[in-house]
Amino acid sequence: MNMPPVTQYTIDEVSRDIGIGKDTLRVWERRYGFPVPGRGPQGERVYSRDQVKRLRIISRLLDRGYRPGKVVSLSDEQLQELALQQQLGQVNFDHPRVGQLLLSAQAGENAQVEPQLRSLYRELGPQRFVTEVAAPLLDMTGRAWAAGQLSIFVEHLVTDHLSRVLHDACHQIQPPEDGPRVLLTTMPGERHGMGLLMVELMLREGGARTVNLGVEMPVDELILACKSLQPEVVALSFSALQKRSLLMAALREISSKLPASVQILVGGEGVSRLRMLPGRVTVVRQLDAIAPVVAALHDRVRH
Amino acid sequence: MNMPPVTQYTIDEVSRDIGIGKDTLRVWERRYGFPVPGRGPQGERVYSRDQVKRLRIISRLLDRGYRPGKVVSLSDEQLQELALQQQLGQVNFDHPRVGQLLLSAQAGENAQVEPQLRSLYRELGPQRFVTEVAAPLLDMTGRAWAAGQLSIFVEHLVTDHLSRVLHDACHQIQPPEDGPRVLLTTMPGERHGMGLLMVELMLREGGARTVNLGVEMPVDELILACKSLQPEVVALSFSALQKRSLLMAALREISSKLPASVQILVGGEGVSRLRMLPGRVTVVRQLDAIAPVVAALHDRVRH
DNA sequence: TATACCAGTTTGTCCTAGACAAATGTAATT
DNA sequence: AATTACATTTGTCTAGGACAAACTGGTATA
Repeated sequence: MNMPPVTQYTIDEVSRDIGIGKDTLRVWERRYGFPVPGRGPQGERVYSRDQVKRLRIISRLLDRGYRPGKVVSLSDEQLQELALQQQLGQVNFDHPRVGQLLLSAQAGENAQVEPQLRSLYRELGPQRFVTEVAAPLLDMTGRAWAAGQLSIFVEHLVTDHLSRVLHDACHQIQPPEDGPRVLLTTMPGERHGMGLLMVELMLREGGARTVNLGVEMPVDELILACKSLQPEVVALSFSALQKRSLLMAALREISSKLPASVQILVGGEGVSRLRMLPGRVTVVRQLDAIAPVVAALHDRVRH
Repeated sequence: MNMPPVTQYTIDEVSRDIGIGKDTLRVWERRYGFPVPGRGPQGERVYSRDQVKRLRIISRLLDRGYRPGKVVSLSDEQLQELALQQQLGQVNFDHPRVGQLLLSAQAGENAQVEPQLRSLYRELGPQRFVTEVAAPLLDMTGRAWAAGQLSIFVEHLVTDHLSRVLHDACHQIQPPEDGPRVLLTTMPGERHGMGLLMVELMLREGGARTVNLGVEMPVDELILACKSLQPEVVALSFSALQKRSLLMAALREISSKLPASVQILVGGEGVSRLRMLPGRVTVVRQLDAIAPVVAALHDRVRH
């Protein structure tokens, strides 16, 4: 018979891979009739490869603003069509060479990617590199992956190359002794650190002395870090999938525990619709909106 | 009364912060009588700051090999005593300058760390840098953190600096055209990528053409990556806390799906006690055991 | 001395089905 | 066009039971 090993997934694996809670998977099954997994010998859910694929598509559609009730119970054809629609809106090559880059990464020409990125950086400088190359590249990578056009490993590779180039670029800029000190990090649960790197680069170029603490810093530890490093600003990045209430709670907690002199900067896709924030929280909705903020900081420190 | 804001935590926050599953927290409460949280208006568990602190201590002790039944229900005093014991055994500075490094990171002299690392690298070369600086530094950082002597943010910073230095070092080595191709990655759930970097550096020095896919690569994607990049070797890293059964299952699956010509290399603390592996899986228990493996590879490719 | 095997215990994760608040959508009103 | 009020959707929590995998410790074998 030579059965191909029908690879199967436990609820835990699916939940981690797709980024949807176990409870949510179970309640979708109850409510929308998908995904209904097979069962193992002790009654545990056993998901098929196809179900996982479908879940991945759904997850991306949710990121795009669709609601579970509308998409989870769709037929395969309807879902495909939706996914295709998303694909179409995506052939938007802000910078022609960014598209090229992605294509060559996809073709397995891995060694080409990083040199190309570096040459783009030299050509455009920090500001334009971030807004015209790094951000669109990330965006395109995400979309292409969601549409199933890109394998995960290519996404990993591209992300990795990009983060390395950004890292290096940051380090080549020597901020002035009197620049404002900025701490960068994300809250627990937010594992995307690329936004931080892009922001860090722009801040450095603006003369800030940045310290990137990496992702998922517990609030208490952030407070400790502030005590130790005495920054003028703390910058936080939130991606789209953060819950607003948790976000607000975290911001309030931080705000209440940080010395009053420390300003808080929040950015990322997750903050686009925030209102009613504590006074010293500044929201940065667009990457290029950082420049004026940095300038203001600089002034404030000088005087 | 000027109440200090009695910060309280939901089960979700606690679970993420400490890294213990929600189900586990609930079952500990049932079995060991700790942590018994307060309840919110709808009966949800509400954990106090002290409980979270205690959980953090417990979590460290578990990492050290203690079992929940022994430590979760201890009295505060007994727990403190245990924690103290752990602290004492740990002042073990393998390389004098490594200890120095950690101390200066702790003192907030963040800017010093990376230059020092780079100078150590220049002095020692790849092999010795990895075994005498990188590995001990990581180990010490982990221990110091477990003992509560090091804030998380310092650990993040040190890790970040180290990974950057390793990254750069890798990239400065140009492997020969005929070197064996090696793919490096970890399985889903394994988020520690530092081991990969150390291995990558040593492999590069040994003349291998490495491609680091980063962490948490689903098995299917690894197969795809192999089809696309055609490596002679796939190297996987496992840290201590991986479940053995999952590990074996993953290895078997990979082994069954990869072309027979591809060799599999596994390493990391998680593999120390493995036996009964598929034939082409080679276990590397020590970092310095890689060199001979690389040499063998090289020969194999040449002939 | 080391290793293999066996029974007993510990431990993490999964199960079901119900509940409810926060988020979102829709309609009516200013 | 912006508020307000009401209805629906949606994620996460709860309870206690169940069970396999992992570990412990003892015994027998190479």
